[in-house]
Amino acid sequence: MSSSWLTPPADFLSNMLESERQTFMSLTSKLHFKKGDFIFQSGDPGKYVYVLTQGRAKIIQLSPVGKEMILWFCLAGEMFGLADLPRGGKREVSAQACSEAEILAVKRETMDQFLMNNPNTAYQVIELLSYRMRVLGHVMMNLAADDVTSRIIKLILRLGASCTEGANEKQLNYPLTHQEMADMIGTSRQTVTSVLGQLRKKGVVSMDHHCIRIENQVELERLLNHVGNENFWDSKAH
Amino acid sequence: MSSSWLTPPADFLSNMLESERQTFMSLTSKLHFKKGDFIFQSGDPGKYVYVLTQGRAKIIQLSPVGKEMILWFCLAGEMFGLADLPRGGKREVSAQACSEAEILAVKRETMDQFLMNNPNTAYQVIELLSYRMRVLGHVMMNLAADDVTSRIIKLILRLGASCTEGANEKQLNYPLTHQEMADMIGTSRQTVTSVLGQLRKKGVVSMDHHCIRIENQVELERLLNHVGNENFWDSKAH
DNA sequence: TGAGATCTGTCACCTGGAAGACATAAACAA
DNA sequence: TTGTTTATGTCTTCCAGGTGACAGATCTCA
Repeated sequence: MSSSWLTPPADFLSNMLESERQTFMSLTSKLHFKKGDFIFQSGDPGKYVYVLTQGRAKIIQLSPVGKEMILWFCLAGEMFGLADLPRGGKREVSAQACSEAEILAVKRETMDQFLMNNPNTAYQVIELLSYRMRVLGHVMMNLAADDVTSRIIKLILRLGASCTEGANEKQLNYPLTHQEMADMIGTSRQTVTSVLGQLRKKGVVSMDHHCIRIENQVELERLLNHVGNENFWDSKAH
Repeated sequence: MSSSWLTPPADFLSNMLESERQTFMSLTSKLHFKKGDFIFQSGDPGKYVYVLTQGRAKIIQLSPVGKEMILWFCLAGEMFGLADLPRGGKREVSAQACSEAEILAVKRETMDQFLMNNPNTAYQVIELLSYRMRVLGHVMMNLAADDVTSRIIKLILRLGASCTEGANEKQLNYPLTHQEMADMIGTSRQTVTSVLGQLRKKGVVSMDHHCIRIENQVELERLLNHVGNENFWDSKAH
């Protein structure tokens, strides 16, 4: 599980050359959002591109029937709102603040212009999009081929990969509800509750005020290969 | 269903400026593949980026347990093999020729260099990746929220969108097996066979030597909203 | 400090569709 | 032509997990 595809590219802003960053910053205006606010919604004309400087946001794809799927979370430093915008079209997804958030906004045309003049940054954007594509590819595979237990375990491992604590024990520094997890892997809230309960019983994960804590990553990965075995859920860890 | 996200950006090569294209072509070498050949496979070091000039190829994500999911098909003119490559890592997906194919290959570093020097092309790459991301987003939503019948109908509409014939009747100009369709929407071959059978019975689609033909697009779209109704499958079209 | 509102935990019921099996039917090759 | 491979059509069996319902636990904010 030393999967390099899980590792996100470093911070968007800090990847810019110093000169570029200064120019870029001068093109942006700073916005503030409260928890739950939408930064943009599906159907909006989408005139801006954003960079999250403080807080956390989620990018949501919603189906015609109203069900929503969380495509990914944006953490501080990430750019978003560029790819979900077909040339001249409307937003395909929504972005919602998960906490107080501070966000830089740039006009789409300004951004395009900037990218044309700053190939280094354009290249960073390509890397970022590439990363997200890889993740989506895996999540899709996941969705199509794995049972719910595997999906949840993989989700936890995936989320854990972007936090840098100990290799065998780590805690996500942001809260997630069962509903949100369900929306990330296409299952129901109840099923998440129950599977998480079992993982907790096995002692591989725990929850601390809605923050997932991986107690034993090695064991968690090992479990992945044994889902579906006879009496899988009966045995304690080890 | 006049969805702009379905419309792929035009051909990669022809989107380049004339001068860029000449330079680009001089950096490539031409390769040939037979039907079924792998252009690259998951795990390869991935030293090249490719542009398909003739034929058709599929990009496949495979799961640890061997199940495969088709992420998308590449048609003539498309670039591929850039995003699936984490910096310094190995390929995450595989690419397989669906027919005789003629392909241009460029060394990854050469490509990176080229993009740095040709921001216009870099921008085209961003647009292409953006487009693919949007499609993946929809497919994921699809996968997570819709039943198999809806998934199949949407798949057919999606594929139909990139062919330019009449609005209400059109035929894909490449063959697809039921297995391939199943692999695109995460279902089983048998289910595809049966649903397609029913759609045919309703007269909205037909198959001509493995090529899907949409007989009545309007009705097909209308069906989408009625899947799951009482006696859905009993009634004839209209 | 108490009344919503929002989460979590559990259960029982029911169904979509995966999986296996097998009988054609095309496509291909020699 | 005939054997071989690859795709389609159909049926039956079975269970993972969606859904609804409800009881407690937490949170939040007047």
